[in-house]
Amino acid sequence: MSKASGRSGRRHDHDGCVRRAVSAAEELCTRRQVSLTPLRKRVLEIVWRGHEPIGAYEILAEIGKAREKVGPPTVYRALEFLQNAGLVHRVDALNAFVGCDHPDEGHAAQFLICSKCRRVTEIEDAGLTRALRERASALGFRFERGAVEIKALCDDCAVGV
Amino acid sequence: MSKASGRSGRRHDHDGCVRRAVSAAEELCTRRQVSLTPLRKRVLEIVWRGHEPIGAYEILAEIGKAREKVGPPTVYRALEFLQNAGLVHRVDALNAFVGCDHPDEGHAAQFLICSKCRRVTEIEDAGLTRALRERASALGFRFERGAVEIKALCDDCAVGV
DNA sequence: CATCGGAATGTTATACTATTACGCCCTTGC
DNA sequence: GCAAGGGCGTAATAGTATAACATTCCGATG
Repeated sequence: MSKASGRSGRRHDHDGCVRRAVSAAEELCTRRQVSLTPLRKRVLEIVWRGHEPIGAYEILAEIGKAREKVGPPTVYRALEFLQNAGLVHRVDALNAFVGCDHPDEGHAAQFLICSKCRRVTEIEDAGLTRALRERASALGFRFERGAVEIKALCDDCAVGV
Repeated sequence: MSKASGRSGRRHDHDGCVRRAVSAAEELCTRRQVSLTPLRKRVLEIVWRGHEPIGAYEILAEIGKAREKVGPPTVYRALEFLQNAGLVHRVDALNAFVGCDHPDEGHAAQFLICSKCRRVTEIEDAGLTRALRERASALGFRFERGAVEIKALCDDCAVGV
């Protein structure tokens, strides 16, 4: 299952993207008085560098290229920190992690995932967020820092079906 | 992570529940000319017996109690069949499986999952389904046999936060 | 200065989840 | 009979995640 990072046509300034995410993270961590250590920052960069969800062991390999090898717990701990800070989401359907644009409260990440080819698209839909929030709260759930994964068939995969 | 199957107060006729699910499955498989073998039926029963999502290896253990031991592939194959038939959903957030009430097309299972304690509640919300379907189709996704997982904090876990 | 304590990371081993690859048996249709 | 395919058994292994313990660093405190 290789990452088809060239799949989408849109090319954007990815370095800028990463830099922006990291400096926002630095600002946020300073404000909250938690420390964005070099390791954590490195993991955040790696997560942002590809625009697609990335597996923990891929991150591990990436770090291993430049540093002494580290073990899985090191990466998982960094990811846990980043998730708690709202800087990263875990995509359960892919066992993978992806950067979050809006580490601020009240945002719910929404992912559309093709059940067949695993392609992922992020949604940003206020109406949907509102609907989900209402429904959730009616059932005794609070939605801060929530995440939604929607599994469906993408058009490409639906062709011959 | 043990299954707190006694958590919810509501007691209902579970045997009846299982029986109904199985006979609906039989009917469906006959109609579609696929075979609900004894093993597959057994897995389906086990999935339905607890009302909560159950892990593949738990199913494995359950089968092992009554039969000669079988290996993981046996269980995963049965689960794959049941998923394709729409009789079972996989809950990615839990690496677990749960029976589906509506194996018919067009239904989208929706699960609310507490990010902290992993408690699960199934939602049935036509409006939400419609909103999701619209949004998905606008982005090139078809929603048949879809599933939605919503991760949020349940009230119990939100108390001290 | 000494040292205590906590946070972060390193290290080893292991648990848990899932799949690959191969072989057997049985049924169905020729 | 026997070829073909479906379903299952079995062994090995891949992929994902965590437990448990050791180490290092650094700031606070006496």
